[in-house]
Amino acid sequence: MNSEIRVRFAPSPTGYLHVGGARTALFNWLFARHHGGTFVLRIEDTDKARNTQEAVQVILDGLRWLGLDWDEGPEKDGGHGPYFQSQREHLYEKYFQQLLASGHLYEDGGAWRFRSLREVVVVDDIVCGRIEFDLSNRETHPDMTIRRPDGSWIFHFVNVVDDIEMRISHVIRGEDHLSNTPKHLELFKALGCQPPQYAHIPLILNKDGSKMSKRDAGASITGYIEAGYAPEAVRNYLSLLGWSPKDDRELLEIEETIRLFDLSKVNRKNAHFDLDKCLWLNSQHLAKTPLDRYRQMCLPFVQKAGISFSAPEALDPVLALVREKVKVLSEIPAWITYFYTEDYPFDPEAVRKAFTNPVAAERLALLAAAFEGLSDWNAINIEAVLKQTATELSAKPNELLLPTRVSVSGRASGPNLFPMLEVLGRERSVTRIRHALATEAQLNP
RNA sequence: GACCCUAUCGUCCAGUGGCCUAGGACACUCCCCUUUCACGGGAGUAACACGGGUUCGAAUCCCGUUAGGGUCGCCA
Repeated sequence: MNSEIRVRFAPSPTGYLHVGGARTALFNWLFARHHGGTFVLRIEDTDKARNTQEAVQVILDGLRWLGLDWDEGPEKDGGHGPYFQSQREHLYEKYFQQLLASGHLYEDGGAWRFRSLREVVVVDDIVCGRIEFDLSNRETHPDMTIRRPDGSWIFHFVNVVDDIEMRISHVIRGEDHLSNTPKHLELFKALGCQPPQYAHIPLILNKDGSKMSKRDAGASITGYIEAGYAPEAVRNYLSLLGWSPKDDRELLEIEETIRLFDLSKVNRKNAHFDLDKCLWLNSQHLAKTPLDRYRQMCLPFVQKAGISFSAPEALDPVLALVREKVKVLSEIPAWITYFYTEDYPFDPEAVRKAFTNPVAAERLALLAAAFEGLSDWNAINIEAVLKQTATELSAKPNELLLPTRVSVSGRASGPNLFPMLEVLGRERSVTRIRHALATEAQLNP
């Protein structure tokens, strides 16, 4: 479609991938995919002291998890590498010499400064429109430093050099860079290069409007991975912060978002982050996930909880039963543990509620006996037996349901009881009811 | 402090001069469905920051005020 469109995401490896950064990456990616362009990942690791291999890995992992694959970048050479600023020293030196030769630089205390052109610089931003910055006053706009006395480089300079060298056509970045843009434009001009088109997208703040920092809920992509969000849900939520398809649809598949995405539809207002809505989108996406993928996503959480199972596929009946309850996958172990151990915990409150009625235990014993005599153990028959037993005891089915549920699962809430008992099996169900009865006195003195 | 951006329900987004007694979604409340909890269905609470203009007519355009955010580093 348009091979000349090249965008980039240029994170600095700080040790975590911020949602704001992820959203910036997403918009770049969507723009590239929509236009058939190239999405470049560049690691801005000029601050050597702070950069570690792990810090880079967190970013790569986060982007991959979100499904934001890059066409060029670390581990994927595209002819414009290397993609780590720490390895591009020779390029910066070359451009530095060019600026030096053309008289744009001067030394100041060992550092090198760029002599501002002292002009009115116009930023024509795709999102923010035409903005004029008057740089003529050196008091308010001091000459920027581009190189430290130790020879290391400053962000503004290397950022511009890389965008030139990597043939970046559109710079899509957070609005926090809007006021830096005139400086970058000066550099492009001094270097005799055509600047890219800019699109500054609104920032993501906390729900109360404060700046999001690492520890805030939802700030780190790693947090979503660990909590068990579906990547498509997080991607969907992030895409809706500052952008919308302009109709009222919100639950979007990625193909649809790519098709609809357009920078001109990005608004200029900072978004306040709402984890509740992200959670809702997650349950919506999870509900649509085919069982085999659902199982794969659950597996890490099941394994981490130490639940033992024969084969992954063997989890399917239980997962199918329980998935309607699950909002984030990290909840999975709590919902399924009692299927995999006889040593499941009893919620004291649930026990108390279930056995408030003094005849509950007696009735439950009769129900266990009736279950034992049921040869064809399936949900429909189980329900029939329970209702028949209730009738014989002149009790309401409801009066048997909770004690049964609590006995076999230890909890007051869970999936539909009859399918749940079917999956559990007749022997285990009966045994558990009797076991609970035997210990009920201790459980509920 | 200077400069820049922004300003619609608590939150996210619609709305770009008349279709707006402002629409959708999350959250919240209530009702229905229901064996629990959810899901689902229905209903409800809730906003154009303020003040001036422009106009026959303004949430939409202009100015000011206020508020929030951002930048002004030898951080990125």
